[in-house]
Amino acid sequence: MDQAVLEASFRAYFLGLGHDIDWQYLSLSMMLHPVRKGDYLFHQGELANQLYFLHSGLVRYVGVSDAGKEFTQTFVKGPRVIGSTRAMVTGMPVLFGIQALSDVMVISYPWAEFFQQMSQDKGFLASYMAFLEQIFIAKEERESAFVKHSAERRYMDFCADYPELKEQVPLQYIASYIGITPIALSRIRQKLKLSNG
Amino acid sequence: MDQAVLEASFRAYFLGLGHDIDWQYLSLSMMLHPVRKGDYLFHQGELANQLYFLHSGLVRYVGVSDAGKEFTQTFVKGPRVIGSTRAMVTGMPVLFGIQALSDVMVISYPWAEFFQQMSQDKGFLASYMAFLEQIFIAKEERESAFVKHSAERRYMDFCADYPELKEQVPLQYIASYIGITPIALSRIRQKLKLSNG
DNA sequence: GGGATTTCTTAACCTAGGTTAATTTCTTGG
DNA sequence: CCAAGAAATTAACCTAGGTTAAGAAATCCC
Repeated sequence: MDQAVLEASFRAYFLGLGHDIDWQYLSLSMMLHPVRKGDYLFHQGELANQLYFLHSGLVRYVGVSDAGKEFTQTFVKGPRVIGSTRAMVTGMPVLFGIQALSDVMVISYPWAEFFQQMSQDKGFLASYMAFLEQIFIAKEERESAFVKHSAERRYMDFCADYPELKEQVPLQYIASYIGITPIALSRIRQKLKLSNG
Repeated sequence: MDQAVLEASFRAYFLGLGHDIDWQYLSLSMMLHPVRKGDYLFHQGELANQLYFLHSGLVRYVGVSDAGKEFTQTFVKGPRVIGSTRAMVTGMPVLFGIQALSDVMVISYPWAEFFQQMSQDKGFLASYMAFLEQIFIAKEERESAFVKHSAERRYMDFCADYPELKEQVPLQYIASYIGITPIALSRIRQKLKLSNG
């Protein structure tokens, strides 16, 4: 994939956040990271203080519990900025790894320098703010769903909200996203099948 | 409480987010909301597209499940901006209400106008961004804890992380914060008491 | 200070979802 | 196109935590 295409996609994504951005401040060159289906961009516990951009394709954020069980925090489709805000901002190791669910190409900038340069621009600040608002709101909604709804309801909501993912993504990942085991999801699906004739 | 004191506290809080702010753009006057211990600033499902500022005292964010069960999303001590980012930004009804755990005084500005005026200022944008980063990171850490640790471990972490709250806050709210019933929390406390002699 | 209310604990029982394990179906690389 | 691995289902059993209920302890307020 052509670097220029990725760069254009990156800029278009930021533009889509709603504010004009002046890229003249940016003097860094991007890094390219091809990631094969199933492989990880980085794992839980590693440092990842980069700004990553997923041009296209699908990834999931994965955490591993004390008991060694995998948990899918979220699915993300490109184009979007991915990575750990917490790790970028604090320099701490990431709480969740990122696994590619299709072959993808990711680009990165070192966050500290990137932000340092781009923070000259008000449009960039406003765009990054809009991004933070988006991801925060998504988390708030997810927390609310977890606390207020049963596993069965969360599965039905997932199917309604992400009909494409329902087809593309292995059931075990969907189960780990709604917070249950694949076995429990099978039981729920069986029950729903029966009650819908 | 004196309005001027609240206003000064509000500005000092923003300053604490790390950037100089020029308040000349702000022409709105604030509203005062006294809230008595136990009362709500607003309830789940209401509109709350205001920027609220808690000068001092303690509040909790409360959600109610489908089954009518209360759930504490977070505890917040003043001075801090409180309210729902989601409701401010989207104008949608809030997913969580805010209940005062002590008598408190809250001030507010209508978010849309406030933001419109203040977004002239780069220091304000950077400060608000820092705030969004903070609350997002807190959510990411909480999500990680929920998924990775047992209820017992979450209770021990709560005690270690918030020793003051442990004394001030009724156990039932702590239970609902770590995601279990007060009965289950009693069992855990009993077990810990025994195993520590 | 004392009755009323709320909070906390304990006990007995129940259930959603976890665990293990065996079977079937689907993918995929050669 | 087939063998081998991965994914999904089903069954039998188990357990953390929920539920109901009833006392004990703390708090509130008149």
